[in-house]
Amino acid sequence: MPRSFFSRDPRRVARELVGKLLIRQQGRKVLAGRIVEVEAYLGASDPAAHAASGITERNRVLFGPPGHAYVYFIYGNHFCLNVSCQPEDKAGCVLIRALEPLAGLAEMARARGLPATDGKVACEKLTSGPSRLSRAMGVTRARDNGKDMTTPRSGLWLADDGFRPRRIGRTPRIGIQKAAAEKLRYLIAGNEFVSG
DNA sequence: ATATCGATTATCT
DNA sequence: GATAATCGATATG
Repeated sequence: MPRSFFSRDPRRVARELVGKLLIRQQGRKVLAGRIVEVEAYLGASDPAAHAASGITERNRVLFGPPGHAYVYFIYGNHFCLNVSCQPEDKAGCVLIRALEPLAGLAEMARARGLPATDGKVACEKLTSGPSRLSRAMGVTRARDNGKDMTTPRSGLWLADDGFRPRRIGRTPRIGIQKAAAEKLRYLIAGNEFVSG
């Protein structure tokens, strides 16, 4: 996806990111999944956003150019992956919450510590949830924070394979305290890999 | 099927 | 010193 795609209102980016691909490549190994659930965070004006209280060491990627990975650590265990969007001063982003795994399922299961059986693994548990998908894709803050997600050269990027979701649903965001009523969670309606 | 709870630590106040 | 954009385990109907 080109930089211009991310240089827009996070709500717009979020809605259009649903159905796109998240791809990780390291050496010969390729992991890929279709994005089936995201949330928009609106930046300085959004009380629920990490950018709300201004720039810090943790969130500084949000105040940089659009299309870059913002990875944060939470609850003592978990990493979550966002992509920065909008012009820098707005500091918006989109949280990637769930994938439909497409390539590298065995590798993902291994990364998740799930029984890497042949054929059908516990698929729905693999990449449904922001920390689960980060774990499955090997995303960490140390490795990936700040990466440019508009180019394969970063090894972690977003792509359009032409797929268009039949219907996109919208609900309130999950797990937040402030601005909890805003419907800023976007998902493929009826998709079995959506979390929650 | 839904509800509740503990884990565990970087980050911010 | 308190908190957190979660997960997995356990308990209960």
